[in-house]
Amino acid sequence: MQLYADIVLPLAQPVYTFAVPGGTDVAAGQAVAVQFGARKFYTGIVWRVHDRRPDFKTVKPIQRVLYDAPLLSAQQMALWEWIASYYMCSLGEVMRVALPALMKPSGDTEEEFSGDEFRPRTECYVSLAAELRDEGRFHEVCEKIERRAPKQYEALLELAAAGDETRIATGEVARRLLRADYAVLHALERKKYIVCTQRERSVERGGSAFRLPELTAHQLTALNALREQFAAGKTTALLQGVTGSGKTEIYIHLIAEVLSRGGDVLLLVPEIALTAQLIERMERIFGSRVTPYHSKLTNRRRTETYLRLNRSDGGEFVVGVRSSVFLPLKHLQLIVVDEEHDASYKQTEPAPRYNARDCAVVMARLTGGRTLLGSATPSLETWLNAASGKYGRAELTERYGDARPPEILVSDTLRAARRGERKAHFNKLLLDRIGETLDRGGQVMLFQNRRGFSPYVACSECGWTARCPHCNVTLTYHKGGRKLVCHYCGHTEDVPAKCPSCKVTDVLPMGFGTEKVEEEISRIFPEARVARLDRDSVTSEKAFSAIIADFEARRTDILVGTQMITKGFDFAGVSLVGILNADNLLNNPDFRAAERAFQLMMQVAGRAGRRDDGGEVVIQTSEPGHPVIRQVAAGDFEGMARAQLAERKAFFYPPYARLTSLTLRHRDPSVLRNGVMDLAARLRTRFGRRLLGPMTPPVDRIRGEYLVGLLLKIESGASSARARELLAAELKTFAGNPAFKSITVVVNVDPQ
DNA sequence: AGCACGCCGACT
DNA sequence: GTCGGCGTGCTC
Repeated sequence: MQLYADIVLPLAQPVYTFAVPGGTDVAAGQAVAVQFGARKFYTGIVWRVHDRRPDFKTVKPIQRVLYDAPLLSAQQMALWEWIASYYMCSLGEVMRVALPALMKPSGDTEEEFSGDEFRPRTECYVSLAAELRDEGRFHEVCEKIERRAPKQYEALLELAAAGDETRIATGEVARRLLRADYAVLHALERKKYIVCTQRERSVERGGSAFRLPELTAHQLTALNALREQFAAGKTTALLQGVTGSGKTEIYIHLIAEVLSRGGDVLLLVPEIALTAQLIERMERIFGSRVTPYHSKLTNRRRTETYLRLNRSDGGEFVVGVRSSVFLPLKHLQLIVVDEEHDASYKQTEPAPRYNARDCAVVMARLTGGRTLLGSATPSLETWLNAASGKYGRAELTERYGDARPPEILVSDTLRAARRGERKAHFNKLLLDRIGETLDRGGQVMLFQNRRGFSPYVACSECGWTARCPHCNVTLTYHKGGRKLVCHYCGHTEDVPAKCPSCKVTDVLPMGFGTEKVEEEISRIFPEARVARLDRDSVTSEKAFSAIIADFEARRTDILVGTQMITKGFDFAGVSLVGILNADNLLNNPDFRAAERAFQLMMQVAGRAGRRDDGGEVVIQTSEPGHPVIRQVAAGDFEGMARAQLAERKAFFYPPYARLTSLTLRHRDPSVLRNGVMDLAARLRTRFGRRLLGPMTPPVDRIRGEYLVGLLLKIESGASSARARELLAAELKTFAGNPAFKSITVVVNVDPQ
């Protein structure tokens, strides 16, 4: 009987049906090579094999099967399907993020495809010829070549010794373990004294004994609570612990338990900056058992990791960023999501716009495993789930050891300015504290949120500001090179010598970012060694490590930085942290602004005095009475959570509603307007007041295209599956309308 | 995502 | 008169 296979291709397209050639065995989850279109070869994933003949004329055959085993398990396929349906994207788009690039060869010809295919690295192994295993014969040969070919003689002795020592059954030794070079070994091979074989480079992980940290009484209580709740059937639990309370030690114990019974563990971390430190920490405990997975790995390494895990029989421990939820862990029993509130778990561009934290919860349910969500400042979604009993929970309220929580001082910027106690962007209180800290030999971190407060240039005479010609934003001023850069499209231009509008005066840099802070603080404290950590100063992984290493080794006194400095670094010497402008955190026009501001400030504050007893935090703000400022000063997470939840409930925002944002894009503003009015009207007949908009986004033009938004709010009790169904149907109708066909619609489910 | 097909501006 | 711009539609 002729069989057909529905195949997922790495495109924003539905599955396509290919014919299975007779004699070819294909199963769901397998990777295959197919020809798609007139001249294009792609890697596809077999989704379903069936015998229903499709009703189009040409059904192309599968070219061949790739890899010896399926790349996806049934659970992984179920996860892909969940993501495609929940985030409203194609399986092909999931495929693009889920599989490392090298695993998906493509090309214009079959040769090009083959050339693109992953080939495992091989290594040369050498062993003594069978004949020389006989001791007598071995000595005979040695004597024969000792004089005439001393190098070969040495190599032969070394090989015999190494083979013996490593006790490899065949006496095989990797070439890199010998000092002999290729020429010598070739000669020996020609004389048939040794045998050389090419073998796949082994990337087997180690499996040494774990060295588990001792737990405090508080940690033990939390660990036992989690164990009990997991055992009682809770699939997901929240571990809420203030900075420095030792959540990691609890992770370690849970991870060790799973590994020692042969299960797999996935530890998700927000992004690369944090990964390095945590991987090191885990390697100190679990040795070479740890498998890292992040974007800084080479493509080859990622592919090797995927394929190795795919063959593994359990006991794997992966530490990785969001895309690690797609790794083939066949015995997945535990997923730990560290800093679960972190926005970087959500991918916003391109599709699939998935949240790895939520995917982790789904994946653990699919494999019968457990998910542990850890954070000092959980997202309100998670916190409510734990408070309502849907998730299990455990808490750590005390800092590890004798470390006291930092003392938080709120400094009123307006009052300081009125009294003349403000120099540059610093209030006297902060400057005094910096001076004292430096005198004591302590280190200082200064946090300046660059986002939403970028430096720009303006004319002091007429108020003209430099704007991007393609995007509706002001250009950002970069002092290095005196350039103006658009952060949306990358457009770059020189700072004009005279104001282009009134042609009278110079344009002046306005606003301030980390660069400016660095400059000012160096001027005020000329003795201090100042460094800066932000996207501009971190040009490479190396530059990043160097800045961190210098600060860690106290070769720097003051570190100025953006969000980057807040991410989990553990610097012993930091006793003072300054938040230069809390206002721009509080005043974001976003329903999550207060939650975000609290999380960020707590995280920054947590950098102070992690090991020293008691650090200090100075928050500069013009609204010292703002509820969030008070909650931060009091370290009152629950107060913030309750206040914010009350507001969210009143205005129907998450976690009391699920949001889906729609962004429409077109170069012609009138076409766009007509389109969005049409779509909004249609959606309103379905969703009524649950649809908000059309609304103009903060940046309403990018790369020459105009943007407009719609927002769908579905209350938590309602069926979100039904809502997605209705939405998908309306979007299909809309896309089929010839008047609006050229409008791009971006759907973002659970936007951050 | 590619790529081919198809209808309007500046060139040999 | 063509070469080529990118708008539109299709790929099993």
